[in-house]
Amino acid sequence: MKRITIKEIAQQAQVSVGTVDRVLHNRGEVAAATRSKVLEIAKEGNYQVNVVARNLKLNKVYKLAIVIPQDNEYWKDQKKGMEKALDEYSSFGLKATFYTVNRQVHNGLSEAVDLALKKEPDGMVLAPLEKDNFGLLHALANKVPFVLIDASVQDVKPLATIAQNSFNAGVLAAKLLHFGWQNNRKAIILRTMGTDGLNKTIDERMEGFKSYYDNMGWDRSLVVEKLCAVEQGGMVKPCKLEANNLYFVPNSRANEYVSFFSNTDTYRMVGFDLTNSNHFQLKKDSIDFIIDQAPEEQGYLSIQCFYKYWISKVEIEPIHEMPLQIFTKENLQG
Amino acid sequence: MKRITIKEIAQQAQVSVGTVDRVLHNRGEVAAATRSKVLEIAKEGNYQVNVVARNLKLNKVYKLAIVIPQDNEYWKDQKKGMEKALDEYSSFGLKATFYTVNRQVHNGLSEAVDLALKKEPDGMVLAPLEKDNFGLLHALANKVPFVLIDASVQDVKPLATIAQNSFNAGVLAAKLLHFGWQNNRKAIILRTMGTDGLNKTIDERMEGFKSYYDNMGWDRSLVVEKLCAVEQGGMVKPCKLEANNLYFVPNSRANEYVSFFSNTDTYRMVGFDLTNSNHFQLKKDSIDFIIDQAPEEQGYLSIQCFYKYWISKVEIEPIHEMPLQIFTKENLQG
DNA sequence: GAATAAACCGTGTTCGTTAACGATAAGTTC
DNA sequence: GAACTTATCGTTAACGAACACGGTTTATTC
Repeated sequence: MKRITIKEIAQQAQVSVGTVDRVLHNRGEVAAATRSKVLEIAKEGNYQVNVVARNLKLNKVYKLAIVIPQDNEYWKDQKKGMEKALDEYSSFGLKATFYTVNRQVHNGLSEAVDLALKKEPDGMVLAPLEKDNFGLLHALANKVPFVLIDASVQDVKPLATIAQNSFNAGVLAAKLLHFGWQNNRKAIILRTMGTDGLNKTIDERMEGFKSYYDNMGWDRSLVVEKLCAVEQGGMVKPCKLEANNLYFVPNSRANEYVSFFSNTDTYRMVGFDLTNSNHFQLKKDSIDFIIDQAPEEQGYLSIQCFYKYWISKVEIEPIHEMPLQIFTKENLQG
Repeated sequence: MKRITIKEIAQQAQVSVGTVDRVLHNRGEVAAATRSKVLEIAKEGNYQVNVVARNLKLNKVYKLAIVIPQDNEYWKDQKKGMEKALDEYSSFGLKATFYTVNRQVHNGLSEAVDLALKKEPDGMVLAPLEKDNFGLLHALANKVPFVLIDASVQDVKPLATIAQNSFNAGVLAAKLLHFGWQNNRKAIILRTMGTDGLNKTIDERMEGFKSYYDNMGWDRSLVVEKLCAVEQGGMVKPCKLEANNLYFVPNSRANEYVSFFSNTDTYRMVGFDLTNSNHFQLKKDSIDFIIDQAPEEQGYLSIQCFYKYWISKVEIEPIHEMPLQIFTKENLQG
């Protein structure tokens, strides 16, 4: 359908574009009769703002602050998606600055946010990885519009939340781990010492995992948690893993545990995040399933939110639940 | 990084914007010295065209012809994604007309394409569902840029192809069907009489499925094809299905077969496309896995291709292989 | 040396929208 | 009736890029 312009509206209504603009933007100072006449013609002619013209005129620069952890592979992919979007939208004046969160300290996120706020950004993208971020985010809400990625926070109203449902992810992991096998098999959750403890996503996945047993009427004592140490190099310290069992790795390190088995061992393992290492082990069939969070897409979407909010002024889905993407040897790409 | 404008380039180079424009667009008529000076400053200042300004000036209308089958659920979702994109890009002058392919006749696609071409579109999106479309598409290539969705065609160079690898999808189906069970179980491919025969995607899925047996060193005779009739209403005609077997439904009708089992039967079933009916049966655990093609996203991406091609003039990935998305009871949304 | 061609470059307009700035007329106050 | 206020509306200059058009040099030809 053809779209009318304000110039055409002005002609038809016998007024100037200035008046049409005042009507369309409720800037007041317009006689009721004129107003309704303009609105009538606008509706008749299917008027929609020309996003291109508006943004050329406004020619604004929107400063975005992006607050994410230091680069592991997952966050590199997130960043990659963001940069792709930023590049695509660069003509619209979207500019971003990245701020790094130190995950080793308790208030790492808070510190990074404070630093970012000093530059007075127009918007913020951040990942609420730690627990108890309600206060921080509640305070933030009055200062700047923000988008949450990777995890959600209760009772906070961001522009949008882009994340997976970690609880459901845990449930899914349990299903995949047990699928087709007898039910009374022992399942072992492999946790990693250190940052895992601060990360609520891991907790939620484990809760979901265990809830599967409740729903199936199985005994929760079938599930055992094993906490593994980390060596100097950052890799998991070798330990003994029993064959014929089910292994659930609620973080992205499934690939590190694979080498602790001998070649003849049979086991089943489900992990998270399609990192290169996990990809490699999946391809070798050493990991059975990986549940991926599509980090690159998350990153892209987070920036797109602000494009929609500032530029195209389209409605934003407040909660974008990322699908629980299942990968196995046969549906890897590349 | 800040971006310089042609006006600023003109100032710095002591020439007019007209000259700068001639240099940047290789429109000739510029002295070599001036030319290199302008290019120097442009590079220095990180010049990139302002997409917004360019398209406002050009103010073109791009006519897109979209040629897809009549609305079943899968194509409705494709269309939904397209319309979302068309809406988003409407300010940039993207307009589309939909043309319906009659799948009942052999040259349905060709007829629809001819009809579409009469309106002299600037681009085309089409789904090469039938076999042997090489001639049609080869001829089309000289007339108008086009994007293929849902399936690919060998030796044809579209702007982009957006589709799943159906062969791999079949392989994945076989894996999921056998996962965790003993290997010597009989597998039954449930085919539907009628349109399936014309659809190459179905064939490719079946080939992939069978190739899994070869790769595993299993006997192909474990796989049996069963061709099922369709009733007046369009639903599959009830037939007897054996319990304790594996069922592969290479089209989207898995849900229709479910009712042919009794409540006490155990079986495993893998099908395609997360339609409402399949969603329902997955939720009831009557289907084990559905491999989805993300039709809405495919539709969205097909339109986005032309936005990239005409408007933002960004490079286009010539082959966009849609991920093989696995759905099971536990990762359904909504 | 005058005419003509060729090479080179600036000007002006356009796209649709925004919003500051005036302009006008009618009404109000002393 | 002079001085203001208020309500209402028009005018205009951007924003950055594209390109037609015309203008000004320089080179070439007879």
